Order: sequence, then structure tokens, then C-alpha cells
Amino acid sequence: MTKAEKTRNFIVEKTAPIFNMKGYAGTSLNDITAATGLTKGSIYGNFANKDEVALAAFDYNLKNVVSRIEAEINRQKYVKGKLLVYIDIYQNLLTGTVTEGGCPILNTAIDADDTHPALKARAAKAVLGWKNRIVELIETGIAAKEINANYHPEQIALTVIAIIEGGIMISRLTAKPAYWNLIMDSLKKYVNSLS
Amino acid sequence: MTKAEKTRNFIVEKTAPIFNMKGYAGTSLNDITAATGLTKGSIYGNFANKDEVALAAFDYNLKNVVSRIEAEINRQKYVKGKLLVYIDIYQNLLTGTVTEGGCPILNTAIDADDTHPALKARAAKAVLGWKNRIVELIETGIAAKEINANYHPEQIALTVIAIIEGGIMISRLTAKPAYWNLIMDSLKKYVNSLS
DNA sequence: AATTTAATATACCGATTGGTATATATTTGC
DNA sequence: GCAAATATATACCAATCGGTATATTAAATT
Repeated sequence: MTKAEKTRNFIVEKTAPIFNMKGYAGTSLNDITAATGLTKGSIYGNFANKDEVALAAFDYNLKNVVSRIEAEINRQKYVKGKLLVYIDIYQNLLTGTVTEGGCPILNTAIDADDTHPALKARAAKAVLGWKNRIVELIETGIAAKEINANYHPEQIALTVIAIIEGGIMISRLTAKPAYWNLIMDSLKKYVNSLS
Repeated sequence: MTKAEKTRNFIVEKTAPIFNMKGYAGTSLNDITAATGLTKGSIYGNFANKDEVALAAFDYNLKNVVSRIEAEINRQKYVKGKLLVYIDIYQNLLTGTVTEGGCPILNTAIDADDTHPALKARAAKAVLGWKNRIVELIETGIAAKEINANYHPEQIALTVIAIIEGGIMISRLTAKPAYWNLIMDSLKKYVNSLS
């Protein structure tokens, strides 16, 4: 890894939580230099423009949460358990253990939706990837007779994601952990009803 | 209504969709003057600063969707029907009939969460108000023996809101109306299971 | 260690940011 | 219809925006 690659990674690491909290328009180059301790010259020596930093920051934040999810999925034996790992993962995400500022997919989706097509595309790809991963899990569960074959895998996947993302919004906004627990209890009941 | 009051309303009407789409940091005073055809002098003659315009714009967007929801709730006879009016209302919201840029509560929640305490407080108040309204409906439904008394009204309310808001994020981001229909079908099943 | 190459810092650019003081229209009350 | 009050436009402010050309420093190659 060359010096430039290290610096590039360093910039991404330091700015990723800022972009996640403040959004694209809300994050200035001054924020970026302040967070890294580097100058504008150094930033622009490693990135063509602010967009590139923002895109790399999103990729970093996404990879962060996805890798943690996959690790936890592998630790679970049953499909229903695999589907419920999001509850604990995202609880850490809410408290800032994984990524400051909440779910990067949700944040980027809302932030970039009407303003930044490139970022929006990455968020959309992330949601579709997530959905497909859950569909995969459910199909495995159906094959293993753990989940009833009458259910619509894609519908389940989308519903699970919606409950989680909606739950994140509500509990972060209201700052009430109890709300998260209530919503996640509904998710548990939903997943457990898929037999 | 004085001239100033009319102008104030006019400014709010014209800028509300912009704030909803671009967020607080993403909406500039130039956006505001361009959308209204007025000058900065006129804007600042009616509002102390950009914050006041943003807060008024949020209130306007919120009132817009709430009044439509209440009208539709009143048209429904049964509680379960009342709980499901959000499906059609928010479908209009997705397509821009009600408010351009999607749900103002969700947008403001994500936009202001880590950046703008005053806006965040209004979004939080809106979510809590929404939750309480649903709790109210459910308690009516329980009293009318339409909904089983064993259910936890607050949990149901939060789950309904989470599914809707998560569904809005997903379907707006992916631009797939079919996803909205699948998620709303899950919501229907959920509400209909509350007997 | 010297030289070439790569990476970072400095200093600057025009444009735009939110905001204001003041002048000019436009309403409103009489 | 005239005067006082209100509302809008003009012209400007310092600060910050994203971005760049160039100088300086540090790292890699020989």
C-alpha cells in the first residue's frame, strides 16, 4: 500500500461519519480538512472532487455494516435467526458503534434522492443487494422446510427492510430505545410466523 | 389577511417542496428567491432568517399531508380501514400529488437528525403525534371489539409507521411501484390480523 | 547519498453563501 | 387623495463555497 493509498483510506475513514451525519450538501471541504488535519491540496491530490470523497465514504460506511451483518449471519444456524441478526446489528448502529449517524443506506437514500443521482444509485444498489440477500436466505429456508413455501420471498425481504429502516428513523428521531424494542418485537413475531 | 401575510404564505407554498427535496443545507436563498420570484429583501422582510422559512415550510408540508389523512380517516367506517388509509395517501405522496420529494417527516428526520435541532424537534413531534393518533384509533377499535384487546396499541402504531416510512424510502429510492405494493400488502395483512 | 518521482502545503481563484442597510414602491388608514 | 406605515427592491457585506496552480516536502528508486 503506497502512501497515497494510505492517505486515501485515512481521508475516507475520517470523513465517512461526517457524510453520514451531515449529508452531501451539508459536508463542506472545510469539514473534510478539519476532520483529517490535511489541507485541500492533499485532499484534491487523492480525489478528483468532493463527489469522489462522498462516494468513497458511502462505500466505506456500507461495507462496514454489511461485513458485520454477514459475520453475524454466518454465526447463526437457522434462517430465522439469520433474518433477525439485523436487530442487534442495527441496535449497535443506532448507538454509534458501527457508524455514527445511523444507517448509511437510509441516510443516503433520503439525502441524495432528489439531488445526487450517483449517490442515489449506490444507495439503490445497496437496497437491492440487501433484498436479494434476504431472498436468498428465505429460499434456503424454504428448501430446508424451515419456512413455508407459500410465502413470497421478495415480499418478506422488502417488509423486513422496511420495518428496520422505518424503525431506525423513528427511534433515532425520538431518541427512545423502547420504541426500537417494540418495533423489533414486531419484526420477531413476523419472522417467526413464517413457518 | 394583510399583504405581508399573503406574501409569507406565498413564500412558504413555493419553497416547501424545495426544502422537502433538497433539505435544509441543500436549499439556498437563491433557490428561495428563484422559486418565488421575490428578492432577498422581501424574503427577509417576512422571515428573520433561513431557519424560519425552513420551519414554516415543514409545518406547511406536514399540515398538507395530515389534513389529507384526517379527511380520509373520517371517510372510513371501521378502524382497520382507518389504519389503512395511509396506503393510498402515501401512494399519492410518492408520486408527488401531495408533496414533492416524499414524506416530509421522513425527509426532515434524516436531514435534521444530526444537524438541525429545531427541525428535528418538529419532526419528532410529528412522529409522536402520528403515533398517538394511531393509538387512539386502536383503542377505539378495541372498545368496539374490532381489535383484540391483547395487542399493544403503541407497538402496533410504531410498527405501522415503520412499515410505511421504510416502504416510502425503498420505493422512492428504487423507483419500483411494485415494491410499494408488496410492502403495503404486508401492512394490510398485519392490520387485518389484529382481530 | 543523490536523483527522480510522488505527495502534501500554500496561496489564490471566481462564485456563492446567508444576511443587512438603505432606498424605493406599494398599501393602508384617515 | 394625502400622509403614515408597511412591504419590496437594490446594492452591498464579510465569510465560505468548491476547486486549482504552484511551490515545497517527503518518499521511492538507483
